Amino acid sequence: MAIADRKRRAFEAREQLIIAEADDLLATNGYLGLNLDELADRVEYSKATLYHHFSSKEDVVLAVATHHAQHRVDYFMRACLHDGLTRERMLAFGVGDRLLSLQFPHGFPLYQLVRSPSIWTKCSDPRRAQYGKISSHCFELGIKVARDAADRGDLSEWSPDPEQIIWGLVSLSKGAHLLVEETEFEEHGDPMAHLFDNYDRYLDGVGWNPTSRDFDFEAARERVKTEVFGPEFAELLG
Amino acid sequence: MAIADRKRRAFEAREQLIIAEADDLLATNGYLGLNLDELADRVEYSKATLYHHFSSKEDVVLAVATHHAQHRVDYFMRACLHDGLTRERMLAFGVGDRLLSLQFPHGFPLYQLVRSPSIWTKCSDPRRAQYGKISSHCFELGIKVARDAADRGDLSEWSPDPEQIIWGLVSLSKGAHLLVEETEFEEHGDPMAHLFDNYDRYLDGVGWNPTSRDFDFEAARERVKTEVFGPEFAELLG
DNA sequence: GTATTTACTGACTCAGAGTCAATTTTTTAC
DNA sequence: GTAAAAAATTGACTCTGAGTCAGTAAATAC
Repeated sequence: MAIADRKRRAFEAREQLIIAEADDLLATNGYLGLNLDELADRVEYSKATLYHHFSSKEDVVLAVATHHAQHRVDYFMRACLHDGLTRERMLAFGVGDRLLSLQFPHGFPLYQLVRSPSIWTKCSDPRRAQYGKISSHCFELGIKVARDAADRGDLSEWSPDPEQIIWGLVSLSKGAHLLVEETEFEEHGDPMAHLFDNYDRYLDGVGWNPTSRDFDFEAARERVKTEVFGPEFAELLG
Repeated sequence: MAIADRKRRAFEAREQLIIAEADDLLATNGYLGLNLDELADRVEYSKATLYHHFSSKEDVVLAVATHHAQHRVDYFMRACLHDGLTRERMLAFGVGDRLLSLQFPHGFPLYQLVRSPSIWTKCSDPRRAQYGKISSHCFELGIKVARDAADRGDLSEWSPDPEQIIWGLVSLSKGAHLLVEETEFEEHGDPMAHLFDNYDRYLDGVGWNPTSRDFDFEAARERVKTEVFGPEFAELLG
């Protein structure tokens, strides 16, 4: 029915509005600074109306995190299409991840936050399921590239499973993003600065050919920046 | 003065009691389930008294996290003394880390929790400084082993800095501990199960000799379990 | 135009962190 | 030993902000 449809669209639009405002509040004031009375004021609806969309404050935060995670899926899908060796395609994931952290620096703390039990347990089931699905999707896109490498013979006979390789890469990324927050390590340099090199080393270690000593992955990354994420990097640096 | 000294000791003892009870509450009910009225009841002091020890609820949580982190320093110091190749010594850190996560499973979520801005910003400066110092200490113990490897010629001429190597290992650990919480990945196996292998692969990749294909690090880990963490593993396995 | 359903909200409750003036206990002074 | 002073402790309070709900307004159906 057309009327119900129009209503659904309006409802959906309002939800996006709420998410956008919440994102803004989270970016400027952090989780602590997110206050549902203020959010209600901003979107010009009552707080009770917010509760028609979200089951709790935490549910709002998860919705914002989900919104960011959708960008990630987009970037990783584009990385998957990158034309080149399987290792170059895998490396495009790393560039996409880094790009996200530059474009939306407050997004990463959110991923970590929503997974903490204090937040996660207060979110609605549908939203948790949706977030889980998006996370899995990202993961599976990575697996796909690793499997492709196995099929093409780019992996060695002593290489681990595709799954394990992706666990390793994801861990390196998550770990680095956690560590940049820990300010007392600043004197030891920037973990982010070494992240790309650590990806390379790890992939050398798992026997994904060619290795970083046979191939210029730094140049490959520059190619990804223009060929896969051209507009985004142009805007970022422009 | 003796009286002041006795008082200080009593104060310190009560603080430890509060931390122990808070740890227990956190282990059973999580951060959300930690309620200062209940905690005050448990330790048989008023809530106002708790505020003579801690600046906020978050400060209590940080104190508990610090308590756990002290175990970590102890374990890593013992790992440092392990008699063997530098890579075996480094690997002992990984075994210690794993042991901690088995003995105190709720400790790891705490490390992550206290670093989130929502918690961190509400903690007292002295406790933040203390926690930072302990974290740095752990980090530096790792660096020491990596430097030792460099001095002994166990690293290759193309190996990265000791700092970068430790960033990588810490990231792999932190990442794996984060990922086990993300239940939707269960079908892809247990990231913890691959953690040791990922350490090995990464260290192969950075050129730390001998590599896992020239040396049986699985056996080396068994040796660490008895020689470095004998009592703890004996108790753990019953 | 009226009845009915749906959408929205103002004014509330409630939990729990954090505070403080008053009280009790301990120490010091004589 | 006793009284004054200092330190430690707490019961009862405030205050914030998440979450609720009964009542009102708007949209739709007839």
